[in-house]
Amino acid sequence: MMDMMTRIANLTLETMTSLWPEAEGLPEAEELRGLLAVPPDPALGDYAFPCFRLAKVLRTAPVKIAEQLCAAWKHEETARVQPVNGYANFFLNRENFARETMTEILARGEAFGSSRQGEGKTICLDYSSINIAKRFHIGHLSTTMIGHSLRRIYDFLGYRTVGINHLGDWGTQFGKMIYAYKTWGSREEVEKGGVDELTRLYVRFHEEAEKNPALEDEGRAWFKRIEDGDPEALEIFSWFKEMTLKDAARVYDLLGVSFDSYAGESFYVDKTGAVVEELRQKNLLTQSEGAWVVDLSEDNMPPCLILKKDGTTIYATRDLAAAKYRQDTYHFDKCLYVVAYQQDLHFRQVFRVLEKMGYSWAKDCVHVAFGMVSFEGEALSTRKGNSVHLDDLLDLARKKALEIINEKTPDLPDKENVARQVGIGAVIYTDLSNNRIKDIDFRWDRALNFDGESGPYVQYTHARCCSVLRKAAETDWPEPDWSALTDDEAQSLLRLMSRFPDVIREAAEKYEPSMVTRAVTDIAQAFNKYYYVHRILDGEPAQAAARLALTRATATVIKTGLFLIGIEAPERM
RNA sequence: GGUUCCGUAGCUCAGUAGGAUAGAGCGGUCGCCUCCUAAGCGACAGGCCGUGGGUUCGAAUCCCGCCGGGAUCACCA
Repeated sequence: MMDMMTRIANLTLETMTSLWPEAEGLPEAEELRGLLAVPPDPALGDYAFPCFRLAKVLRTAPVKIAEQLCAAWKHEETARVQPVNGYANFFLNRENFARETMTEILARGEAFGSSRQGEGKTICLDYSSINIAKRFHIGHLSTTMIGHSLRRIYDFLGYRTVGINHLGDWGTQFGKMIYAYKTWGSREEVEKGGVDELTRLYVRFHEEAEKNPALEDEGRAWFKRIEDGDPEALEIFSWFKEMTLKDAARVYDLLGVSFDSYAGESFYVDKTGAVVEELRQKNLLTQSEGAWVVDLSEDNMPPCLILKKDGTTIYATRDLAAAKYRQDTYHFDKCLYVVAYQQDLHFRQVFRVLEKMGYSWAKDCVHVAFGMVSFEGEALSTRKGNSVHLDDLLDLARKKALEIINEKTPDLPDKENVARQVGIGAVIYTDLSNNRIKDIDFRWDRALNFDGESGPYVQYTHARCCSVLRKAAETDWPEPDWSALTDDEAQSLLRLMSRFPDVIREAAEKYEPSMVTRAVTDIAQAFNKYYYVHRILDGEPAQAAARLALTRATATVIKTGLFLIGIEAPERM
């Protein structure tokens, strides 16, 4: 189905060329499409063409041009056209529009909005990327959910996606952790306390190290033992790692998130040597203050550190190795790094170094940056304990949802499960409702908001649709009479749904799941207005069948939209 | 200081490949369930779109300056 904008643009072009065959410098079809606008008030029309642009070319006042254009307009596509203040306003044939949109949505069902644009292309997504020995907290939610949602969006558009959890499982901090464990911890306590106990030990280390700086060396020594493959060090380290992943798995399960690869930093340790050698051979390495760096002064950036002065690698080195590995292994068309904006410079440096190494795919590496999370107005700090564990948050959200269910729909079957869907939906929705670059100040009252623009609101609308559909299932319905969908409320709902595929495309292009969140909210809002004004199942059966079809289409689109942002859509709540 | 991102209603934000009277939600006040789910719908109140210039028939949107805020600037990741 050619979209309406393009169709109107083509018709406008036809009318223009027949009106002014001699004129030069008229806009071409594509430019014309860009000029088309949507009037601020639907009463003015469905689409509008501003004629100001033509004034110079035609040496005529815009108001006159609009009048002539409308007078010459004779296409069935639109019900009528009307010149207003230099705009040519088009009114669609509402019944046609309803029929076409509905036919399309119902025919494609849950595939409505999907496409094959990504066929044969691969996208790597680096997201979540948790650190070993740390609890999963609200600071990890954005990277996890943005990455997860983008993945679903790209899958929906036909791409092959590779989800990578680039674990933070390498570095001196693990030496410190082992030292702390050996000194103040015990196996029993760690078994019992889990990752929280590890965090406690880590905090203890830093407190003690402030009094006694020699501990830093002890930490480094233990890390050296990990690097050298010392059995005891490795055993403890992999135990910590296993424990962390088990802890995280609970949260991932609740969120419905999964990965294709857990290749983290440690995975690339033995692959950095080749990168360093390559940089040396390509004459990109220079020595500076005892360390080896790639100079980026001509790019107006600080140098990219490759080897520290003690000769060991650093995260940039490992990221270079990882990028190369991903290209060699997956042959990605794009590699997305869903990482907080604090690391913007780091990624700009790494991508630039890849470019200097001669890799044309460097331009396909994208840092999908997102804003910082604070907690009730204060910076997050694991050490100070100023944060919220994600499983605590999800638990609370679930409980609150259950309370509301017990109060409003006590007879609901499968309450626990619905409470889980709704509670977690609320948390995810909050995370994906704003542009990703915005900072988020986590507040309990907002995260657990179930009214207004919220996950539960959208889910509720879906459940409401399903409720009507259930009731309607008792009856046999005739062919829909689409003339029943020509009212304002139905039309604005249809308009929103007809744009849904474009929204998904644009969300993918801009790496912006919030666009889907917003679209699905707008659709829910439009449906609720419709629902309030119109009785769906009453009246003439063919007309009721049309309203019912609209309800079905709404449920389908909302379900798809919620799925794309990682939220489930219960049929009752 | 360099780089970079951001300033729109009391709060959280949409709207930015220029278009007509700048939109939601939360919070506030007031309405709407003998009827398909009131986790809903509606009404009212609330704005020199940070600021000053420029480009344009037209600027929240594009360009420049300034003010305010965040992030970042090598041996952590």
